[in-house]
Amino acid sequence: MPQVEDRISRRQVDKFTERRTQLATAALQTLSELGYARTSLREIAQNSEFSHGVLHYYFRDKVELITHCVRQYKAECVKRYDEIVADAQTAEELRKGFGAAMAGTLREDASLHRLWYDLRNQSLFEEAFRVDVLDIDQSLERMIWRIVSRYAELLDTPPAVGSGAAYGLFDGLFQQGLLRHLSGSEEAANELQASVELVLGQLFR
Amino acid sequence: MPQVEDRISRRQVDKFTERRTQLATAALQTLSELGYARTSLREIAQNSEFSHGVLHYYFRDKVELITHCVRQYKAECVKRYDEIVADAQTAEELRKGFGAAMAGTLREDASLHRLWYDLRNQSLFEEAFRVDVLDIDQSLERMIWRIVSRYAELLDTPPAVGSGAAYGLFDGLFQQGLLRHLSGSEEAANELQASVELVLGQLFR
DNA sequence: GCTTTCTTTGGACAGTCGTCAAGAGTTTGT
DNA sequence: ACAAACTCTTGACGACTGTCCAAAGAAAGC
Repeated sequence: MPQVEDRISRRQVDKFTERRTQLATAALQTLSELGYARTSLREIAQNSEFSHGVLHYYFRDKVELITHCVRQYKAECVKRYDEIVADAQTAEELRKGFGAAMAGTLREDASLHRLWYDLRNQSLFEEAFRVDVLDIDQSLERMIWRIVSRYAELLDTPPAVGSGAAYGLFDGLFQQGLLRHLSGSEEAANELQASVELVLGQLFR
Repeated sequence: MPQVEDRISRRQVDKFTERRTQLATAALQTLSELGYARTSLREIAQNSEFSHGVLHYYFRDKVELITHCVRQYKAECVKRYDEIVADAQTAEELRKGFGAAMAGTLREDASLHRLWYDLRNQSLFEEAFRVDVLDIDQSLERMIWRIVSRYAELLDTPPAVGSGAAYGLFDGLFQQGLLRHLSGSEEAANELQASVELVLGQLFR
């Protein structure tokens, strides 16, 4: 039996690669339902159409599987967010669009978002996830900064805060909204939308 | 052998209650080092001076132990923050004091803070923690709001955002600082201090 | 002193975990 | 068609988990 590394190093678009992403998708599904602490490889396999043994055929160990999941998650995530920005013509349009997008993804993808926060936190304890998590986090920060600086451009005013702080602010608002939303608050998404629009404006006064 | 409930219902300041907090302290120590997912009862007992069996003499099960930890953590946490506010005489003094306090606790209690975020996230997956976590979260929100409204008073200007949004904003800034700090950034605390002071001011323009 | 209660220990339990390997099943190359 | 390579299942392993319990030890009441 060849090593995992050999299998990976064949041409990229491959039956092997496809199955990896297929298993990673099942893993993401399970993780977002149960959270990192309660997700086992057997549980992941049960949510796929394969048996638990196959996971070690496609991934060296649990860490590699989860790391791969995180990377795959990133792709979906950034794509999701990036569709939001480009079409705004006026500052007001961008501001409303941003608020609506945050509220929308809060409503639709709450489970995925709580998984992201879970994994980001695991990286504070488990060194193995650190690099990938920081990579995603930075891509999110850049995404927020693209919005803020585009808004500044449309408004012809420089923003009051830098990239890191802006990301922290909106991420904080979102996380608080997520907590409320998952605790059953019906108004969480609407309140988030209002806060986001208000704060974005407030950064330019 | 009497039930745990009976033992609890004796007079509060007790050998029994003392030992509970003693064990809970050891648990907090272990949790903040390893995180929720990797902390076992045996590990907790090993970081105390007792054997693992004694944990079920003082706590019904793992959930009750951790819940008790969270509550105990809350007491320390709010007390820590509340000492900050009261002595500020001018708006400027309060603003600087707030920023310095955030930066200070980021440097000194980073492990405890990452544990808090870990547990808050667990509550999004495990119903059992939900109530206690929300309780702490609300007490933190009130604590932030005390600062903001005191600042508003000293400045004689109403704040631009409400209680929930204010908490989300500063919590987001702090969490981002924590991520950077634990990733080895030397400047994280200073940058947090600057952002906090800047944003607090920005809420009143 | 002795007896009764409270406290603590350490081992046993049933279950789950990640990992591995033998072999069956499938596809591919010739 | 046969052989080689790849894919997948199944069951096993040692380690670890939360929980429970019998018994040893300590403290308190008399």
